[in-house]
Amino acid sequence: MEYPFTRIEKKWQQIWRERRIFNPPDFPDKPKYYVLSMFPYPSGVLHCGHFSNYAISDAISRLKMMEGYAVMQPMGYDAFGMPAENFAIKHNSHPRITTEENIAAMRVQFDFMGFGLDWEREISTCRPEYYKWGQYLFKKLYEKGLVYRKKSWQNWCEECQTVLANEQVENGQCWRCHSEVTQKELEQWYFRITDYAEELLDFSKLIDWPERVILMQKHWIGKSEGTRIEFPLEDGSESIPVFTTRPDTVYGVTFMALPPEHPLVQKWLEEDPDNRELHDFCHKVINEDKLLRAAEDTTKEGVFSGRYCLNPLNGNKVQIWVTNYVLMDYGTGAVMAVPAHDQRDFEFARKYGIPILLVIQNPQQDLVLEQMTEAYVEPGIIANSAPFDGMDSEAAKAAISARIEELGCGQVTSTYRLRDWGISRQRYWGNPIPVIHCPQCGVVLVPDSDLPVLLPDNVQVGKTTSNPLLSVPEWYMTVCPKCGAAAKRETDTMDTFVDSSWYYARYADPKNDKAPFDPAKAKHWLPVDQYIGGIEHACMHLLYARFIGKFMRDLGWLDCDEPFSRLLTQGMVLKDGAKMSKSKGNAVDPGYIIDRFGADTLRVFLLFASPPDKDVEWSDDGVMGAFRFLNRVWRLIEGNLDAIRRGLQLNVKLEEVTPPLRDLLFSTHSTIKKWMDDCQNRMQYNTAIAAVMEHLNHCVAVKDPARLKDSDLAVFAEACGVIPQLIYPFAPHVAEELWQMLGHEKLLHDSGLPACKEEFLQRASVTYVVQVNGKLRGKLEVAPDIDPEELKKLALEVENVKHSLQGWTVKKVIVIPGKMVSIAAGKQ
RNA sequence: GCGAAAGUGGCGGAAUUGGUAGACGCGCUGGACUUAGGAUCCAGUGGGAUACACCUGUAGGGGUUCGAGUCCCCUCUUUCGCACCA
Repeated sequence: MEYPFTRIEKKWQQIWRERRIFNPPDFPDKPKYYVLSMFPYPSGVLHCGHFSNYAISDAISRLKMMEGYAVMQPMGYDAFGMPAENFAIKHNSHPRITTEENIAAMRVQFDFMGFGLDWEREISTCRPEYYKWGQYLFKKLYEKGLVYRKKSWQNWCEECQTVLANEQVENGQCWRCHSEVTQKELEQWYFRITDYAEELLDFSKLIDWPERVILMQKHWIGKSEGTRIEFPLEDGSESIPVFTTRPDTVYGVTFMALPPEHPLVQKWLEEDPDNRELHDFCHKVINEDKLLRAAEDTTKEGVFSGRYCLNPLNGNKVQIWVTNYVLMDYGTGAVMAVPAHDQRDFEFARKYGIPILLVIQNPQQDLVLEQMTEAYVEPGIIANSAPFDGMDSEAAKAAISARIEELGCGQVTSTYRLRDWGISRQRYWGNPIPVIHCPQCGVVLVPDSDLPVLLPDNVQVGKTTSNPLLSVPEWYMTVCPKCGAAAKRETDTMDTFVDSSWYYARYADPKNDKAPFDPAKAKHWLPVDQYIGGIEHACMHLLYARFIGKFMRDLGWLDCDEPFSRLLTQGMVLKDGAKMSKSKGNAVDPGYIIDRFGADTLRVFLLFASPPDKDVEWSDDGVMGAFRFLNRVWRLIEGNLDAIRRGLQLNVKLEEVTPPLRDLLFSTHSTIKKWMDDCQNRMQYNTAIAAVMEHLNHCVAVKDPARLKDSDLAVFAEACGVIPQLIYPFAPHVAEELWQMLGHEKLLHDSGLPACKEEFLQRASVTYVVQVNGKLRGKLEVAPDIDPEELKKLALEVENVKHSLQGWTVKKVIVIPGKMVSIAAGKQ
C-alpha cells in the first residue's frame, strides 16, 4: 500500500495558502530570516536543477520557521534577455506573450512542489512596474558619476548580435550560446564598478560564503600593487604613464612596449599615413582574434615606432615599440620593458635585437648576460642602478618608488584586473536605457516623470541585423526634455544582470510605485540571510549584486554592507555523470516523478542523494528509496496511531523503561541532537535524513507496541511522534498530515524544534574498543563512569587481547574516554 | 603555466577535533509471506583466506603517531577557475 500522497499534498498546499504562513508582514514581531534562491529565467519548465535548488531553500526556510523566525522566501523571474527573445522568434510570437505564458506554466509547477514561497511578493523584471525602477537606478548611478559612455573595442557575439561584458566571456566564447566572441568597436555605456574594487575585495562581512567563490572574486578583481611612472617623450610633448609591480627594475628598462590601440600610437598613425609597416602591423593585430592574440604561446611581435622616450630616473633614451603582447585595458595600457627580468620582454628583446641590461644580480650565482636563456625574475641584489646598487631588490622597490615620487614623475598605486562593467546590449528584450541624445544638449536623462521608458511592442524581433529598437522610429524619435528640439532615444538596452543586481531589495517592497522600495522595509529584511544558487555566477551576478548593493547603501537606501550574508552554491543534477539537458536527451521529467511518487519523495531524494553543495547523481532507484522511506514512516505512525496517541499522554519514567526501549529512548534524543547539528550548523541534509532513517529503523524494530507497559509506550510514542518534526523540512506535506493525525492542533512550522533531553543521552553502558598496536582486538561493555585504571586492567584481561599480546611487552596503555583503550606493545 | 578542490565498496555517499573505515540509501544474495506488488518482512553483503583468536583495505609511494581516510613530503588522476595582468 502506498500512502495517499496526492490527496495529502493538495490538502496541505491549500491549508498553507489559506493560513498565509508564507506571507510575512513588512515588519513582523518575530526576528526575521530572509531566504532567497536565485530567481529563474522563465523558460516555461522547471527542471530538476531548479527543484534541487528550491528543495534546499525550502528546507532552510521551514527549519527557520520552526526555530521561531518570521521567514520571507520570495520568488520571481529574471525575464528579460536573449533567451526570451530567441524563444519568441522560434515560436513566432512576441517575448511579452511567451514570457507571461511561461511564467504561468512555471507557477503551476511551483505549486505542485508545495514550496513555501510568498507569491504576494512575486516580481518579473520585464514588467514596467519593475524595470521603471531599474531605469531610476541607472539615473542615480549617472548622477553620482558612476555611469559613462566610451567608445572602445568590445566583446561581440555574432550569434547573439550583442556585446558582452568581460565577465560574460568564457574561454573566448559567449557564456550563453558558446559561439566565438570577436572584437567590435562600439560606443558603450559603462558602470564604474572599479570605483568599488577595493571595497569589493573586503569579504569580511560575508559569514558563510564558500571559500571558492571568494577566491574567484578575488582573482577576478585582481588587485596588484606597484608604481605608476611617467616616461616623457624625447620631444617633451607629453609622457607615457606605465604601471609596474617591479619599480626595482626601472634602471633596466631598454624599451617601451605599447599596444596598437594605445592613443599615442593612434595619433602617430594619423601623423604618418605613409608608415606602411606600422599601419599594416596595427591593422593586423587589432583585427586579430582576441583570444588568439592573448594566448600565452602566441609569438611576440612588434615594430619599432621610430620614436623614443626618456627614463625619468637616469635620462636614458628608450626605444618605443608597438607590440602585440600588451593589453590596452590593463594598468595604463603601456609597459616599461625590462628584458633582463621579465620573460615576455626577454623573448621580445632577443627576437628584435634590443639591448638587455642586468639590474638585479642573483646572489647565489652571478648571472652572465650572454649565457642567459631566460629572464631572471627572482629577487636579488641591485646592480647598474646608480645610487641603489648593492641594495636588496625587495627593499629597493620602496626606495626607488620613493625616489620616483620625490622627482614627481610617478607614485605608488594599485591597479586592478577588474574592468568597468559594460552594460549596453544591442538587443530588444531588455530594459531601455533612460537616455535621450539631443544634437544640442548631448546626453540628456529622461526625467523621472517620464519613467518608465516603455519598451515598444511593435518591434520586428529577429528580423534585424542591427539593434532591433532602431526599427521603431516612432519610438526612438522624440524631443529633448531640455531644449525641446528633435532628439533620439538611446536604442541600446541594459544587460539583464542590471535587473538582477537589485531585485533582492525589491522583494522587501515589491508593489511600491513611488520608489524602488521603501528603505525602512528593505532595511528590515536585508541582508538576505541565506542565498542559494549556482556557482556559475561567482564573478557575474554575485559581483554585480555586491556592487549595486554597496551603491544602494551609499544612497542611504540600505544599511548593510553586503546584500547576501550567507551563500550556498548548490550542485548540479547529473544523469550518467553529465548535466541533464534536453539536447543530450538525458533530462528527467520532474512532473512525472511528482505524479507517481509525490513532491515529498522528489524533495527527499534530491536532498538525500548528496550534500547541498555537491552534484546530485540522478537515480530512479534512489527515488524509489526515498518513496519507500516515506511509506515506512507512514506505516509506522498510521499503523500504530492509537498506541502512539495514547503513549503521547504518558510520561517517561526512566527507571521503569526496559532495556530495548531504553535504547530507543537514546536513539530518539541522539537523533534529535545529530539532526539539529546537521540542519543548523553543518547544512548537511543528507546526513540529517540518514539519521532519521536510522531512527526509523529502531522504531520499526519494536515488536507489538500496543502491548507495551506505560513507560515503554511513552518512549515508543515519543520516538515515533517526533518523526514528523524531523522530516518536516524535507517532506513537509506528509509530515504535516501525520502530525495532525497524532492530534496536534498547531501546524508544524509553529511547533518549535524537537527538544533533545540530555538526561536521556546517558547510556547504561558504554562500548569500549580495545586496540593492540592500532589493531582492533576486543570490545568491552562497561559503565560510563568507569575508573580508567580499572578499565585498563579489564582491557588487558580480554581473552583476545591476552592472546595477541603473547610474546610482547606492554609499554603504554592509553584510554580515550568513552571510546577506546589503546595498548602499545613491543617485542622483548 | 598559475590557483583551488577532490580521489573511500558494484553505485550515491558517511566517518564533525587524528580514535571501531564503509553510517544511511541503492543494488545484489538467500529466506519468509502473499487477495503476485515498482509490495512487505527477516538475514547477509569491501576484498582475501585454511570463513568466529587471521590477513588485507580509503588513487600510488614514503613519513609522524600507541593509533592516519583525516596531519606532513613526493607522485599520479579528475574537476573547476584564471590564463601574456606588466
